[in-house]
Amino acid sequence: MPTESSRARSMNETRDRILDVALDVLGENPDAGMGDIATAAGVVRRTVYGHFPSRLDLIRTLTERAVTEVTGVLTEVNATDTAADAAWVEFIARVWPVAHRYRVLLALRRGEYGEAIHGLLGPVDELLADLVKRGQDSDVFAQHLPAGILSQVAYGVVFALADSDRTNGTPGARAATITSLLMLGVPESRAIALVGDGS
Amino acid sequence: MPTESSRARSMNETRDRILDVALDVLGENPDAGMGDIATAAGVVRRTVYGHFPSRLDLIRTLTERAVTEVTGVLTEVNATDTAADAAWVEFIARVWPVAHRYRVLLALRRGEYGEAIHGLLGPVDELLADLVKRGQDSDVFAQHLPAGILSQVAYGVVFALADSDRTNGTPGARAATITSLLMLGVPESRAIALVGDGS
DNA sequence: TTTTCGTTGCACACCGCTGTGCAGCGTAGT
DNA sequence: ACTACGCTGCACAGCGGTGTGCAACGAAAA
Repeated sequence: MPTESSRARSMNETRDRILDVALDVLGENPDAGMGDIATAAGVVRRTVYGHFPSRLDLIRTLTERAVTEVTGVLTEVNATDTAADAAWVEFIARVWPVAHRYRVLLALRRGEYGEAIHGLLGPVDELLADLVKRGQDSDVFAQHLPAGILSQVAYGVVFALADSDRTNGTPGARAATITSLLMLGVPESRAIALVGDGS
Repeated sequence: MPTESSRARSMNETRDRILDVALDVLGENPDAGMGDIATAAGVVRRTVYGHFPSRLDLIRTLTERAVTEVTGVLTEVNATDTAADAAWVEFIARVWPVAHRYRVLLALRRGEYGEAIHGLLGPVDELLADLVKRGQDSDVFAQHLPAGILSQVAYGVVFALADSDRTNGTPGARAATITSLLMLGVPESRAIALVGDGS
């Protein structure tokens, strides 16, 4: 039976706290070191290495978490038989807080760990491309770009706006959703109808 | 008169070669060191420091170059009395090769030199926001986002597509222009008319 | 009580990059 | 011929981050 001893529980707590804090710290500054993360988690650097043998392990674990959460939302949304644009709106709405939390991964995709992250993010990219492809095939989305690239750019914009939401609170999820719909080729009137007129 | 001695000329040549090569190398890998740049320029690391006292100086010079080129195009385009969307199309067309060359600056905006670059890029941001604002005021562009943010995101996408043009030759300038027009709120039919139907 | 073990605090080696100093070399300018 | 000077090649110090080793502490487990 999966009954945890008190020791194991407190170990998982610190481990989880490190992961959570790492997301914050790295979100603030992607170049933050293990020391910064440790301090922010109220722990010594050595302890972090006790849980994650290397920095790459930490990043990888973070990425795996993100992939799990996003694919969860994405498969659910993709399973429905609603129109592709409506599915996209629902996806953005549900993934928004997640995207905001894991925004650091977008920055980390370039440089050192880019390859590892990119590899793990593969499933997400595929599901996303599938959704966009479906929209293109049903003439809901425009076809000025291949589905693979269009999906990347569109959710890249959503991430970017989720990111700028940190410094500059102006845009918000609604504006980001509209923007992504527009670049997917959805007419403005339809886009506004989909996200609600803001009332 | 600005007649250069042979020595001064060859000095400027190496200096320019370093700058050009730095753009290539950093474009390939924004974390490349002074050593990589020097080697690629067929020069010793020490020589690079002879021309640019610090890495920051190099980056700054690169940025200044970019700002000069982009503002040149942007002011010309902005000066015309054409519609904002047509002006945008012309801007992208003319700035495309430049954006592709200086794509590294977008990556370098996050991290260490971000502040310096951001400062130098100020004028560009302003001119860009002006153009978008003009479009919004004349109901050519949508207003789901404030001009400052919308302009940033739109030309961010153009840069990103110019970047992906390196690995993946598919999109091209035309597709990037259409995408940016769409997210600016220009209807698809109008966008296609503006960039030409590809014939 | 005795053992186990996560955590601590320190030590250390290693690495890569930045920036500097300096002697020497070759060539363009005088 | 002599000087000036950009480039070279090397050495060196410094910095900041990573990853490891180890003795010691304290609390949960046996």
